[in-house]
Amino acid sequence: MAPIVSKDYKERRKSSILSSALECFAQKGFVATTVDDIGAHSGISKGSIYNYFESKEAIYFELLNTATERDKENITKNFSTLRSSLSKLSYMFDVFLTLDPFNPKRLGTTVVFYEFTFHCTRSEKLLDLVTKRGNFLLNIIKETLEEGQESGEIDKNIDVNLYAHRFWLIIDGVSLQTIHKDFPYYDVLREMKEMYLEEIKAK
Amino acid sequence: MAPIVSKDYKERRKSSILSSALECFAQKGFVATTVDDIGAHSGISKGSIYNYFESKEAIYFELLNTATERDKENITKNFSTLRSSLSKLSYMFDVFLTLDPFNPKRLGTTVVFYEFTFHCTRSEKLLDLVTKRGNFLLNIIKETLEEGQESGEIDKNIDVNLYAHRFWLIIDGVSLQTIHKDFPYYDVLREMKEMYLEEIKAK
Amino acid sequence: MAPIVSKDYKERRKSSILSSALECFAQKGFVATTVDDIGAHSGISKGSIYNYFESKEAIYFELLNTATERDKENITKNFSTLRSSLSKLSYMFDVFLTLDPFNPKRLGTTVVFYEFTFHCTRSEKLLDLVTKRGNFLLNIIKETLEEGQESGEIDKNIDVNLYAHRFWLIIDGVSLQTIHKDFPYYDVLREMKEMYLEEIKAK
Amino acid sequence: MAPIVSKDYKERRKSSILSSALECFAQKGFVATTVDDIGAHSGISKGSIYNYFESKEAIYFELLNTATERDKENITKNFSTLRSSLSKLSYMFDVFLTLDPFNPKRLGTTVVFYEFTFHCTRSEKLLDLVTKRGNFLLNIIKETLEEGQESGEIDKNIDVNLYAHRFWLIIDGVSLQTIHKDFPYYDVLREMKEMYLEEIKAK
DNA sequence: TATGAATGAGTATTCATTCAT
DNA sequence: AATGAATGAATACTCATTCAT
Repeated sequence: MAPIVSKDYKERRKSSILSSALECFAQKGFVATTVDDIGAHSGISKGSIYNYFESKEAIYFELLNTATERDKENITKNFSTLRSSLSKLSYMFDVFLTLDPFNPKRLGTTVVFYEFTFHCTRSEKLLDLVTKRGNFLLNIIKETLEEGQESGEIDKNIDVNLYAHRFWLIIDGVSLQTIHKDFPYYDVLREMKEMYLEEIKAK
Repeated sequence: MAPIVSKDYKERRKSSILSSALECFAQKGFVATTVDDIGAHSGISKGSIYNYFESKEAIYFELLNTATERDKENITKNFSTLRSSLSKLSYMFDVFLTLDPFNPKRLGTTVVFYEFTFHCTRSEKLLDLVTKRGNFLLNIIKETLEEGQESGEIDKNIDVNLYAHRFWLIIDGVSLQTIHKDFPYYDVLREMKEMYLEEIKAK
Repeated sequence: MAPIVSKDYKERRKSSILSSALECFAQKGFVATTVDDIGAHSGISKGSIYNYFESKEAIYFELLNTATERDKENITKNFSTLRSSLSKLSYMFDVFLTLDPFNPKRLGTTVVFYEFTFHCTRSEKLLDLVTKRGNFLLNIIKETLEEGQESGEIDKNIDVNLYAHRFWLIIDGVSLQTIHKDFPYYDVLREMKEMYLEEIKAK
Repeated sequence: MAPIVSKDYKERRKSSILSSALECFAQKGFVATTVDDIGAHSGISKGSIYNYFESKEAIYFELLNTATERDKENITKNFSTLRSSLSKLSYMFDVFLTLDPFNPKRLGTTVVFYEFTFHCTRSEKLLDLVTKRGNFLLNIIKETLEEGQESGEIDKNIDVNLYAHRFWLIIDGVSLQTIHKDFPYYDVLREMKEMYLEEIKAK
């Protein structure tokens, strides 16, 4: 039978729930957020929310998944316009240099994201999700570094794996510090970027 | 009325609750841990626990506070045996190079601490605790760097504040990555240490 | 406006809902069966079901009513081919001797019917339904016994009312026992039948 | 540690919950009864009820179990004072002849009992309970009949198993009929008793 | 002080029923 | 008439905290 509402309508409804949920989670945390909160925020009844998601956790799950997908697309799209490996890596730093990490909404999202990561740590099933995301992010850098080594842009002696990890360590490190009001985010990150790019450059 | 039980007895009881709580929190997370869990683990009755702590959150709170105090003491004690600024900073790195971050208990503790930090983010009162701890940790490095600059050990041109932040960024970064099973913790941290110390050294 | 679909179509649809409902109820019980279950089983949408029935309970209600009607018709039809009272009573026993009470579907149906009967016990309105059905069934036997007494087939001294009740007591009794896997249904019922018929026979 | 309340106190509390639950179940049925209902009826808070029982179903379960135990004890006690098999069987009938089956409370209990039996029909675990109870009741009659055959009181030709089933068939049959207001319970049961005892008597 | 029983507010989830398309 | 999305009342169960003993 033909669906009674358009696929588009359902998509919009679902993403409305997702964005409301994200905002609630960011404000109060996953546990403290009730399904009623999400309903009130999105103007969608509790019962309806359960038409779109199996459980509160499923919303959480999809939120992270969606974010991963979006990141993937964004990076792929932007990488395609960039030729050199160094410019790609530079772009990756810039992603984090061009957002406002102290904006309450952004900060909330960051916190939610880390909290969910920790939450996953305690569930076999969810751990997988986190691992996959982690590997995906790691590989982006790894592959870019390898490309650069092949093209001669990047020092052939560096340990690609180590440097990939180091990249995300920096990002996690600065992101985490944003919970402190007066953390000089941009200064620190900009310096770390320059140093990082300098080190890997072919001598 | 004279106290019926010795102060020492009470101290032991309290710290028994604390260590049990930490283990439970590490295993299941703060929210999922019930006061009964802590009771069962410590062998102390639920009612009794409330003689020592106002609330479950108070236990959490004291746990972080105690850890901060212990860190403070440890650092002070060890710093007193160290003369040069560089050796002090080296020691600070070594603190994290000599623990086993993948040990489940340790990993759990790490997660709990970050979780609590995030939790505090949402409460004016608790945020203060985190800020104080953050400042304390930051200042240790700052002061050491300043000492080094005065004594000529450390490059006078570096921005002390920036480098202090950078130190903790590194620590937070590597700690966070330990949730990934195959993160080359020691390799990465060792390299970061060498690089860090090299950079700040007076030229 | 002329009806868009034929009356026949609607009848078929309605009875499809009824038979699906019966099967669902038999399998999971009335409360545990959701309207969605009935929809899934019958291939008729939830919304449509409510075009045919006011409520889930109305389906239950009609199920019993329909069964009563069907029983009524069956008995009338079969009685019309039977001359003697004793053969009619014999036939009534045979109805229950020729079904397979341990067949899961049959057993489920039995349970559903008793459950609904009990359910009705608690509602003035529904109790009426049960009473009517009860009286109808009772009267069939009563009338047959009276006919037999008039015709001389059946002992004039027996209390017709008592023996009518006794008939249904036997049927309820053996039906109920079928929930026990190894109840010798046929043996017991056959013997009860013989004894019953022997007793009422005119001496 | 010594329990803080007496075992007796807890027993009384538990049985208070049980009897309240029975009354609520009898009045509204198992599903319609909320845990709050039981709480209100017993004056015990919902939370407390869960200190004594794992779930609403567990209360139901224990109710049936307790009834079985009580029956067992009663029968054993009374049988010990009776010498002949026939008097024992007579006593078994009298158990049901000396209660008031139309008393609302009693009727409610009967209905609850059958409802639960049906409910069990759909759960492997619970079916066991019902089977055990069924076998126990069956065996009482069987054993008594066998004793009687050995002592010469009871006809050696009767099929003990069949007659045991027939006993409970009668009891179930008359119990079920009590949902009809004008069922001549005593008359029917008394006659069935006499007939039953007459038939099995050694000729 | 220690205990653990009592409390009841708090919440995820289900599902009969309604209603817009 | 048919569909299935929307609704929200209803409810079992949990657990931090209190309190009588």
